[in-house]
Amino acid sequence: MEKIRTRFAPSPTGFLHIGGLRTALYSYALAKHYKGDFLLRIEDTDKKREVVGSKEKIQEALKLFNLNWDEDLVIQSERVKQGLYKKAAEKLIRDGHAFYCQCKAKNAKEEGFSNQLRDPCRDKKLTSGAIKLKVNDNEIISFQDFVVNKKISWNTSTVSDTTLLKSDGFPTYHLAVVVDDSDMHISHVLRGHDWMPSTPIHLLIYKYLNLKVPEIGHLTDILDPDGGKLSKRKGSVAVEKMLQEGYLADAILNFIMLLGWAPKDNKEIFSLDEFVKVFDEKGFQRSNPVFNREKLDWFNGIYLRKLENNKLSEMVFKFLKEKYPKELIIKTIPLVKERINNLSDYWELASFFFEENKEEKKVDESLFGESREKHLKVAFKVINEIDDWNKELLNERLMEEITKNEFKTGDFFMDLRIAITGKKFTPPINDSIFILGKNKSLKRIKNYL
RNA sequence: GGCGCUAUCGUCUAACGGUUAGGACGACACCCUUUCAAGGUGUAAAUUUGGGUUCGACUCCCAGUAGCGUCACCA
Repeated sequence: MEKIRTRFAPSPTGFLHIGGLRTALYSYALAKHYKGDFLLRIEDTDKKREVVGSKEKIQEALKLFNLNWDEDLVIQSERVKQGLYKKAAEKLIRDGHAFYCQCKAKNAKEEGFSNQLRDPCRDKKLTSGAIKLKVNDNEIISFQDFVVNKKISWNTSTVSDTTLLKSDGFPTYHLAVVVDDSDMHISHVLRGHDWMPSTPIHLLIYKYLNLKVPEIGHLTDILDPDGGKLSKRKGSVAVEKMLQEGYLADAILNFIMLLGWAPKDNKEIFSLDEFVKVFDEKGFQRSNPVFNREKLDWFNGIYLRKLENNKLSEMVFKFLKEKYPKELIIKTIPLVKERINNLSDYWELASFFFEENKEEKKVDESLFGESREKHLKVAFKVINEIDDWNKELLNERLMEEITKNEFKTGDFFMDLRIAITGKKFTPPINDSIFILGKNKSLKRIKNYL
């Protein structure tokens, strides 16, 4: 079998989108599963839309997810300089499959051309201008989509004379994608579903340029929970932003693996390597999946808990902009690890360890129970009497007093919890007191006596 | 509107034409438990509608309906 070669071909118009990451992942997995090559190409033929720096951002993101590409990055604008696209377009003209057009792009709509499939310039025999594809009527053109797993056909009478080379000399996507995929020996083209309607144009170009048509597959679109294509407006779809929100790269990757592809055995947890191993083109889903944040959160919790404490501490430290003592983060991580689904959850749960003036500040007193006076007095006394500061002794002494005074265990600890942390939902309170230290703990309790 | 694609629990999905239609997230309940989690057990929850084909249809065919995409000298 011929070597599998896939590519990811983003436009540098901004951050890497979650859908783009998924396309890259599947392209990577398809190539690597069959020991093939995964390439990266930047499609920067529209200078107006290009965002400075996004080329680099996209590469950084890909590397972060370990989707490393083979060979050198291909940049279309550099290939423009070599005249590759112009040459192809001129060949099409020579062979009678394309024509020059001088309609003003801006005026096309006003002049009523825009809804016409056949361009008025096609028979004018112009010798300069933009170059458009000359599409014949009533031919059937088709291909086998390897994602949808179905033969898809069009009658060329529904395909319009499409611009291939703009008057500025740059190719449109349609020409560039065919020329480049052919030059790069791409065997499998995996792209978004939105490209389906322009596939007949590409097929025609392949045919007229006498090039081998690669396998083509169109991925589903990821939908927003409200319906419609996932967009920036509705929730975060920028990979970079999700990372900033505290999602782990491994979790994001695992989540999108299963958004449009599934193994027969329903296994859900995959590392990238494991995924590459089991991935195949048979498992593609045909209908559009909805982006489900709850499931992402679940994955994130799973991966967070898999992390070693040191590693997780380091991540939390960085996530909190290195503003808080790392030592304390390392100590408290074991207490909160199984209570967080996101790096951002850490602060919510553990901030009471770091607050400097908490000993003076009072919380909402209604949080306390009726016996708070008695509870806190006993707690203060016990903690105060412990000279050899250790966790086991602390717990032992507290329990002794609870039994002796016939307190309700839960109520006692709840009052203590609120005095120490100011919150009802916290990490285990004895461990917290132990980490906080005798002095601070006593001060916080005293504050409510 | 034209063209194209799609349709299984709320969501992600599994099911050689023969299963009590399975799993996961979420929800709920119970267990564990000094709170909240984590973990464990369990419950509710689906084949878009109508026609065919077949002994038998989630699965194949046709139509309706719905959703999505696309109709640029943007990708």
